[in-house]
Amino acid sequence: MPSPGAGPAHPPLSQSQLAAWRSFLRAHTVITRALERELVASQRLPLAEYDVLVQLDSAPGGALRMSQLADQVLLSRSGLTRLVERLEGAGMVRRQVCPSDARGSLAVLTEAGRERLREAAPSHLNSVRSHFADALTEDQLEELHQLLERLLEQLPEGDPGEGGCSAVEPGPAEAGECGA
Amino acid sequence: MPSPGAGPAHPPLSQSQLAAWRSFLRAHTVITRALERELVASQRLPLAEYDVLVQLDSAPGGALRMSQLADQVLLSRSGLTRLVERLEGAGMVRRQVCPSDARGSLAVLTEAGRERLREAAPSHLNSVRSHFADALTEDQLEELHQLLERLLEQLPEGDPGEGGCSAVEPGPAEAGECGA
DNA sequence: GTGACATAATTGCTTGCACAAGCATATACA
DNA sequence: TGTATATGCTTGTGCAAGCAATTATGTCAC
Repeated sequence: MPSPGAGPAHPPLSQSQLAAWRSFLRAHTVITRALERELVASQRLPLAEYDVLVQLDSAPGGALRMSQLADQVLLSRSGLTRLVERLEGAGMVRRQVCPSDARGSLAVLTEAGRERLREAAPSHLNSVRSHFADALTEDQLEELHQLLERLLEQLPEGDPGEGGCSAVEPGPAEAGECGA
Repeated sequence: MPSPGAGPAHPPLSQSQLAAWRSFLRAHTVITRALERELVASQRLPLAEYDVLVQLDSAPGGALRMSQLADQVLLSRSGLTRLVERLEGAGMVRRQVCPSDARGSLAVLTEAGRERLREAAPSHLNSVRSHFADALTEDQLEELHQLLERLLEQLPEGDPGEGGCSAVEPGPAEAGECGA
């Protein structure tokens, strides 16, 4: 793809484009902040950590390679290393050498980690509902989902190296009793 | 509102709710990263700084009170202080005491800042198009906008004190020649 | 088997943000 | 006028994240 900086054509964005873009940014920031604030306040658990627990919980055996986990939580590898260190220090995760490739590490959810997730999930899910899901009907959510998927599909390229923000997602619908 | 942590009802989120929520997070992260990467690569300008320039450019007189600016760019007050310091060091902004209230500061866009914005805007707008706007039709953008506005409307409360993420938005459609 | 290169994760360093405390000014009220 | 309180911004501090460099392991060619 040509350098995005130098494209010859740059008509201003249309009103719809601009408005949609702005509300997209604002909605994400506002909602995300609220969820973070509420989860930390009620559970002492940052969203990024919650997200890691969820991903591990929904992985087979509660274990995931570091790289794969980093991709799933949209964090850089180094960022994930530190995050998992914290979780390890708190007893929620342990690390073990990958049996099939000694270069790799497995992050494994401990029983304590699973328990922590179970405790925290209801709070977080309530937050997601109250700041996000409850504002829209099922049909509207479906519509939103499809629009967003369309955005994701057309991305010029899957990011290479480091992913990076952080996120937070409840488990895969029916995984542990707390994805629910 | 009752503590979100303790809500008595916590049915799991529905598939639609979950799917929409996940794609929302992922889309934001992926798109935002791409824009940041491209703007820094092509213009040496982080999105947060670009956003401040845009907000100032579209304000009357190119000036804004610090607090108001912080609210607009969704940054904490202290965060904005530091950001404006950086811009000031780079000559893109200057500060002056607010004439009507000596406690306040005005951040004022300099000619150099305006020029910098003019240079950077085409690149950024191209990025917004290629990673966001071009994926959807005008109708779809309109639809997306309305769904997101609905989310924003129903927020339990406008955040009090410190806002905080960062964002990036092109100017108000018809402001300077670079909002366009 | 040995050497060149790829890949996984970690470590050092830098940057940017938020929270809390502090300083200066403004406002209310006696 | 003088004192108490609120407001606007900045500074001190700590933390989390990314990039670049490093270490350890795996893979392939020969």
